[in-house]
Amino acid sequence: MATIAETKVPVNVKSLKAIQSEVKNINRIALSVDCVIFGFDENKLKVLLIRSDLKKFMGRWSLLGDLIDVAEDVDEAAYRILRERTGLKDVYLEQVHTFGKPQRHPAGRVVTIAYCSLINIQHHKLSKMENELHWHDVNNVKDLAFDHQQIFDTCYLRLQKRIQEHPLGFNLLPKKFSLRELQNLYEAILDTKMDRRNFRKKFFSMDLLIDTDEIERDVPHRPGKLYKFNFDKYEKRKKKWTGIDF
Amino acid sequence: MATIAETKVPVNVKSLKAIQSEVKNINRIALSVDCVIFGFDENKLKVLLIRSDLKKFMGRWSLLGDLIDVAEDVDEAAYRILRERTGLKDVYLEQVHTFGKPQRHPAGRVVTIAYCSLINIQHHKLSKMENELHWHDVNNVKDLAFDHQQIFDTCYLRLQKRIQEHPLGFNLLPKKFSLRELQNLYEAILDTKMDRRNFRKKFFSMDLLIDTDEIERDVPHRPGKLYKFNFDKYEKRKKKWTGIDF
DNA sequence: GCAAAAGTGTTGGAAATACACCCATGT
DNA sequence: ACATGGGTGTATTTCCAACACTTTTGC
Repeated sequence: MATIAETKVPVNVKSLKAIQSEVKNINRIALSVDCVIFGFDENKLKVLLIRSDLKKFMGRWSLLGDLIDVAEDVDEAAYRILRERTGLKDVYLEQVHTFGKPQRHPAGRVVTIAYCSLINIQHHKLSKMENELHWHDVNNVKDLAFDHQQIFDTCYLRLQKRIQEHPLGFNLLPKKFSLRELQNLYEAILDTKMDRRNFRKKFFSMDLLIDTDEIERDVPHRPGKLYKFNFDKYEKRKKKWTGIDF
Repeated sequence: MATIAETKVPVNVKSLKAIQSEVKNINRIALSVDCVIFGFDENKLKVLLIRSDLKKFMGRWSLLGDLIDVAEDVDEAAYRILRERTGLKDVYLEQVHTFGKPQRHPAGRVVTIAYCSLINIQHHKLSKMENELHWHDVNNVKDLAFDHQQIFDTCYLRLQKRIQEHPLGFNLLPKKFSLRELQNLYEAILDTKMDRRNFRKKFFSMDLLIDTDEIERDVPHRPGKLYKFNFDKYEKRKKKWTGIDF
């Protein structure tokens, strides 16, 4: 697989002063954060997009992002964007990937760090003023501005994988939810259908759902029980995973 | 989980000119790449480290890294470092995570993008001149310079996870290997013991190993058969994964 | 009473685990 | 001949997938 390169470039050791000089003056690049914010509404997985304000991308949608301040922690910058754009804090936020092609941004060299966020869409009722913001059905996201299509695709794939290994999905639901809602969520994210009985069996056997002794209201059929997810119990379990599966 | 922030900061739309100005003049940050380079030798998982040249970290070990040039693609910068430091090209390289705490580097604000690389250690015989470089046993890596301990830990955990889901391990072995070597590799990376018969059964049932009709040489016992991994066949399989497991 | 979804068990097959003996080679 | 690891098969268990009927509620 690996081959030996023709030339072995000699390594020159740099002094702190030289590095400081480079850090201060030479190799400085604009850094941004872009957030892929997922929500769940009407049994559809949604993503929050904003109309690009650049002429070049007129009318096209883009992710929510901003430049990182020189003194700002990278994770904190992502939280800031979420606060500014959605008014929410304490949300699920995970760094996914850094995109650094030289020509990816028309304003010059900008390297961007992509984050994936999951929010309860009920907590974010868009005001009518914010008509530049819109929740898009994920199956209908295409032709985004910049390289945001690639960023979105990467984050969506990551979400599909992570949700099968970790209990992230509850961040998209109300605190109390029915098993039907939970299954609808999984089916929407994974774009698949699951057997209802096996799905229930699976979750009950994990023993991580707390029965709230409440039931759904205002449904035109037999109401389902409402559950909470037992985050504490989950946190205390450390699973050592040693299968081989590819 | 999510709570509504007290203030909803209004969003000001920026013109391209304003963004260009910021990109050119204001929010520019030094960016670096750090590589966690794994090798496998004498049945131990190893990582390539270099003695830090900064007085502040005198005597401590650090990862191999360098600043990214203003016009340089980020992935390309990581490949460059590998070429410069190991003389190898066409190696396995995967971006893992970006670390961006404001005070992580003593020379000023430097955000670093961590990569994980797997190389065949046989292809990288260290010359005696390079006494600042050393292959460390992964179980013996501690007290690294900068925040490199955290970066190393993150990459090692990622490797442990990825190797169970994808056939990465072969990058650490010679093209032709015995099943014993393969099992030793998995046991070293996952820090576990496996049943030899079940391990073989597992790999044979995947039907991704090619019998080379060669056997080990110069071993003081019955020689084992040598196999190659069938990368082409693996690539053609797309596995849709829809379990729930946490 | 009817429509619509909630709730519930069993069975068969596949995969993972545990486990013990003979074989080929070098010394 | 013996020491060392290579090579193999079977029984058990666990997990997953498939599948149908009764119950509760709103209308």
